[in-house]
Amino acid sequence: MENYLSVLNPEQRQAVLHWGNPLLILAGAGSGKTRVITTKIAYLVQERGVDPRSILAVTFTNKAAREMAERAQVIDGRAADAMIRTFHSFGAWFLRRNGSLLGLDSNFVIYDDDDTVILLASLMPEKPRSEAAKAAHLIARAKDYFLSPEDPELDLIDHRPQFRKLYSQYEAKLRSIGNVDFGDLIKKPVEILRTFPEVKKRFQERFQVILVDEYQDSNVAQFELLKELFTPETYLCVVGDDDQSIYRFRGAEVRNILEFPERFAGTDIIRLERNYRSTAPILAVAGTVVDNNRGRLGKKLQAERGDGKPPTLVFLPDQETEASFCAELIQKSMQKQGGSYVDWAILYRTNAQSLTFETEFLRRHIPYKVVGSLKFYEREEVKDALALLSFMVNPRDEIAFKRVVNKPSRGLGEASVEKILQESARGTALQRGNLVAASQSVLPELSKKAQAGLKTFLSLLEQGTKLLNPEQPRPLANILSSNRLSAGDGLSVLIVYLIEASGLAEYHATEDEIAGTQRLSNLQELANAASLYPATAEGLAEFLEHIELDRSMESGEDSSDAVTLITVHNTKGLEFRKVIITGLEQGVFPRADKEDEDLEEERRLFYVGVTRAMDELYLTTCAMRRMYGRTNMNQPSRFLLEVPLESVKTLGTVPRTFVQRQPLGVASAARSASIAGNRDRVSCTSSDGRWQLGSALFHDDYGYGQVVGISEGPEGPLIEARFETGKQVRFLSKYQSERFMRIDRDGL
DNA sequence: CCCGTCGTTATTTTT
DNA sequence: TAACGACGGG
Repeated sequence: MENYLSVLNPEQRQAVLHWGNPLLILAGAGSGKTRVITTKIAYLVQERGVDPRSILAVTFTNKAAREMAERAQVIDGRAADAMIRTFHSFGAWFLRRNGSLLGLDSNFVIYDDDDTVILLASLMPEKPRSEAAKAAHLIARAKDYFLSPEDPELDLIDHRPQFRKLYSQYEAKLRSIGNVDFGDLIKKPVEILRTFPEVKKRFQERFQVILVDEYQDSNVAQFELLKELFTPETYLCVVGDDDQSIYRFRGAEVRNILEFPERFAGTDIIRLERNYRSTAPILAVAGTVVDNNRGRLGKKLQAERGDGKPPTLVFLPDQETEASFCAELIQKSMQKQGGSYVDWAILYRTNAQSLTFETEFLRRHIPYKVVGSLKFYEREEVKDALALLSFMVNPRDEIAFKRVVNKPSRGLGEASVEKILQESARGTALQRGNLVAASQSVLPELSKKAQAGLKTFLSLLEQGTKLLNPEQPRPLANILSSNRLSAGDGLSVLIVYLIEASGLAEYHATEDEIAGTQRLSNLQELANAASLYPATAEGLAEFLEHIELDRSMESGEDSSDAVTLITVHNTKGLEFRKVIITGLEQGVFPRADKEDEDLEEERRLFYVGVTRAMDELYLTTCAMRRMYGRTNMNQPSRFLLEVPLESVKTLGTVPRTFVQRQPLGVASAARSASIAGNRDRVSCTSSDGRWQLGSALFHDDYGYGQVVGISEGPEGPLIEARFETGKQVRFLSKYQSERFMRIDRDGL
């Protein structure tokens, strides 16, 4: 025991050893949070004699869940029996066992956001699809907030009565199909726990210990779930960082963590404030900026690594220059100091911003990888294959049926499909909703062409089902050995069979000469992923659930040396030696129209970005940016105004407005006051009032330039100026009128 | 049923 | 700007 506890610092150890009252661990970025939580699990099992089966640890990402399970098991193998899952995977597990109490079949398929939109679109056929997408978003939010169609508070999501009605219709439709959406995976378990006290008791007794990771990202429904599982005897421990709450737009409720102590009486709070990742000046930037948020529990990160290279603030004219600046910075740094491309990450607020960097990096042959834009499971061909599989699991799945029944074209028009749907709604109670049964009974009424097509489709499914039965010999070996795709073990046989026999392989291969290859390889990849599952009905259901709940698609840890291009959101939990946060402009980051709570969230996002950096941090801002085909002149991000200038270096042309606006914020006002009596430090205005950072000047030999640094020396203010020629000089302020002429020209 | 053209519309996205 | 969906002609 000593050995694994001895690697912890005092606060970490305190957090691990804590027992009894509810515990809130405020874990700052890079403070060893995962180590604490995994050690705690192992400690509970090993030292407190807690039965691992009575431990429930929930996370938000599968990656985090996997990591937690692995690391806890390394310390104590018995941790393997603890239930370590994502919130949603826990909900799915719960619903498969108890969903029947709400009339839910245990073979439900989980609809993703896309399916949800399609379903809603079918409920509002006269409205454009964008309307359905909006409604889907609102319904998802409603579920995040644990609101049902009849809840009065639903008005807070959308007050229009037609929304309430639509939500209600949507729920009815989902129920009749027998599937659930993501929100249901949390909301329905809560409903079951509330309605059935004996079930609640069972689960309360089972889970003596509940741990929650990234608690700042939890939503109201998840909080309700915790409340239902919690009893005064439960040991509840949540870990999170209120400053890193960045998913409000998805229903995450910061108040869950801010108000945790009030919600759970007697809560103890432990702060992990020692940061092992970043140097002091980087943390100074992060801390000073996030300090401008009002709603926070307060935390001060301590840099265990000590001092380091000051972060650099870079003012650039436009996004192309921004891209080439980044490229050059990386290339020069590697020439000078070595290192590799993987040390570098370029962060931006929106995915669209990656394009300029990609173009520039391609041109210069700088290897890069774009994180998060691929979306494997949203590809058309992948969704098609999954629809076939889903329909086999749940023949009531109307969305899946409509997607593939006539794809590729089998001569089944809209009218024929509509007939089948009508019939399924009518059918006998036993068969109601079953589209296979409805298809069979409607078959004689269809046109010759439609009949033939439908028969083909039905026999495809029938053959597929045979493949799931181990008793049956594997049919149609000829199709499996076709040359396009290759079947491996287990379930991949079924997938390859379905894709080939349905004609989808051919369809996607020939759809587009160039894209066809890619599409086929995506389908192959899907099949490969399935080879780990047995070719049985259970294996199929398991595979589908796994895919719905874990879309990360860890494609073999790209080991190639490349710069990472990534949105700030996607960097959470990651770290890089050198980070460039780009596009720091008003209207871009923070995005326009953000105020109050939304602005605070953008600031937290900035905080997350900054705290990813271990050694070097660069913040770039452009005076001009093309967006949506428009060229905009932007002001530097207000977050840059909040950056402590004394701990950063400045490059490029500082816009006058930037300097003038500097003292506006409360925090920065306090800062300049503290700087005033402090010699040898960079400040915004020289003590004689002659120069400001960004002031324009002219010199007979050097031409036009700008003040980039001001310091106070024994002979008065010392001014540092940079000229258009690239020349940088220092001079004493008292020489102003002689050779360095102050001129009235905008810094741009 | 396929293809071209026009008009619309743009965050962030663990599950 | 660019990408995608809707629509209409061949």
